[in-house]
Amino acid sequence: MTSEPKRTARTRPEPTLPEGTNIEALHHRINGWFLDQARDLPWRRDECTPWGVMVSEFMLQQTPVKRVLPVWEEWMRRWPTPADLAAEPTSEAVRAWGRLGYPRRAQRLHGAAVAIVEQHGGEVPADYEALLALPGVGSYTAAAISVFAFGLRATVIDTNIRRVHARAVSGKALPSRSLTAAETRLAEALMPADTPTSCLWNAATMELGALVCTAKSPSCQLCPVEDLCAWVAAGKPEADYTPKGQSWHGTDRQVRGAVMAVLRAAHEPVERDLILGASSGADSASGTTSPDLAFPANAPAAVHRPLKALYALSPATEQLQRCYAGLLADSLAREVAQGGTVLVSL
DNA sequence: TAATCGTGGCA
DNA sequence: TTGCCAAGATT
Repeated sequence: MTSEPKRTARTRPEPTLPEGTNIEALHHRINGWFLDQARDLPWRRDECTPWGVMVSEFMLQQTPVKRVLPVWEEWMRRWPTPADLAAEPTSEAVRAWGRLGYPRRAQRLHGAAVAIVEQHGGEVPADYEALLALPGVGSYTAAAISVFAFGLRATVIDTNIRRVHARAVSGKALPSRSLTAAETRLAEALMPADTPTSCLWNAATMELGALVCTAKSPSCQLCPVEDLCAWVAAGKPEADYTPKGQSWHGTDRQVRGAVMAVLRAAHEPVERDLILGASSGADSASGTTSPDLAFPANAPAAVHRPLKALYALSPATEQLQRCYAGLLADSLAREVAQGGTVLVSL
């Protein structure tokens, strides 16, 4: 089939690499810096399995390395293979996720383990498309696993890499709000042709963004490519937008987090009314009064503290109802009817 | 495309 | 102390 290339002067794509980009020097300097300065992380060691890499990638989605380390170690000890995790109920994955945040990642990682057992003989696939088909695996994670676990040549694009490219090559303070086609083309154009070198480049660029070319106050004096950086050369212009923060206080998310803490801590189903706070009265423990919620004196010790925190929130009732519905929709909780009482558990 | 989804370290 | 924001995915 033939289609007219409707290319006008207005839509003609700009050159992928800005003129003057010294790609060879970028490769050599950033890769050299990485070999010398990279952190010794357990999922980077030779003895780490593809499954270990995969677990780390899930945990590292929007969560700092420092908080991931202890949880990753525990997961590897408890579930050294996908089959080990797949044999457990999803609720155990959510509990073991602890306070890493975004608990749906635990749910999806468990689902991915099940899919690996059922469709890939229990072995993490190396192929990008096969990885992409797994729950919780998007373009970044699929590329990261195929590169970091299997040494394949794929273009990894995460927030760190985007920022390094934006500054060093494009001369901007920050990458665009969301990943653009132009950014993807640029990242692909910057990839070394040689496969081992390309793997190093992916890891090195990410590490540079994480340790030196940071979002808030980059340490340009420590950067191996400061003299090549387009952003530095341009006088470090300000970003053309201000990223909007993530709301938390007084939002559904805050209440939902408290509900999750209750469910994680409880090793038996919790009464629904306990979570919803449907009863009314005073908080006998603190003496403070909530108009819609009461702190139940008979709450199990395991849920006492998080519930108290939950009840301290205001306004509460409508939010709790909404958040609880969200929990169920996410299948992070299930309801159990027992003796006429509706219980909730992971 | 843009909104939404948790949590806590750190400046 | 308050606000930023961190190896994204999904809808």
